[in-house]
Amino acid sequence: MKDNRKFIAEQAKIFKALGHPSRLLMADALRGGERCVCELQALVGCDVSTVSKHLAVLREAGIVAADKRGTNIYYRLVLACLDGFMACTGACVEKRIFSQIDMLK
Amino acid sequence: MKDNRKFIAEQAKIFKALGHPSRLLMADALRGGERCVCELQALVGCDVSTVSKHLAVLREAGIVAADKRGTNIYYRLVLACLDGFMACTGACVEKRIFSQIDMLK
DNA sequence: ATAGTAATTGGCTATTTTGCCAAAGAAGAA
DNA sequence: TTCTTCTTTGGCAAAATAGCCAATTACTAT
Repeated sequence: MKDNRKFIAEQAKIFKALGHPSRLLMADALRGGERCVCELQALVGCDVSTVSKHLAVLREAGIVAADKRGTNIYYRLVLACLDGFMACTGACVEKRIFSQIDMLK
Repeated sequence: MKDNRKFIAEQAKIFKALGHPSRLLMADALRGGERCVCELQALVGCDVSTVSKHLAVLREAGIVAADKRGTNIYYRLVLACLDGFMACTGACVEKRIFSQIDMLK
């Protein structure tokens, strides 16, 4: 691969999709198993249409996938490495909080 | 931790910072060692002021850190797990490309 | 068929982000 | 000092994003 710009731009789309509180909250929730849109809406607490659009962003980034069953649509996590992502960013955020506390001393 | 919304919102900021082609390109380049702003500008190819603002975003997210040495400012990677991130998203993008090729058959 | 529930889409405004130019800081060289 | 180089900041216009309501689609049940 002579120039990886295009490839990196594709990877950036995945991070961008995760880079919104509501979307990350939903993706994180799906680590615990599939959820219907109504459950995810209850979780994030904004309009269903907004939730639906956020889910479309996650879907288009390949982070989640949808299954229609009965009258509901169930979303499930596809991005297997989200566990690792959350562990890392979680550790980073904790580290930052501790260093902020140290700065007060 | 009763409610992890705030915590997840902090994690989302890290992903958001990585969610731009130029910023991810620069962060990825820093995996190979520190670079001055001028080198990063040559890499992304847009105005220095734009590069500087992107670097500020990465800094504020705790992804990179800056060292002034002589007349230059050198940026280095702080987010240790970026290697893992890039490996995962890279695999995802490749997988998607292959499945798109399969769909043409 | 009609009504009801679940989810998506269209359309709109408010907000945020992006990227350029011009100007300002900071630091070394002449 | 003054000049030059490297970097950041301010300010602006264009583009993208977020979130709401209303309308639509899709499916179930009566």
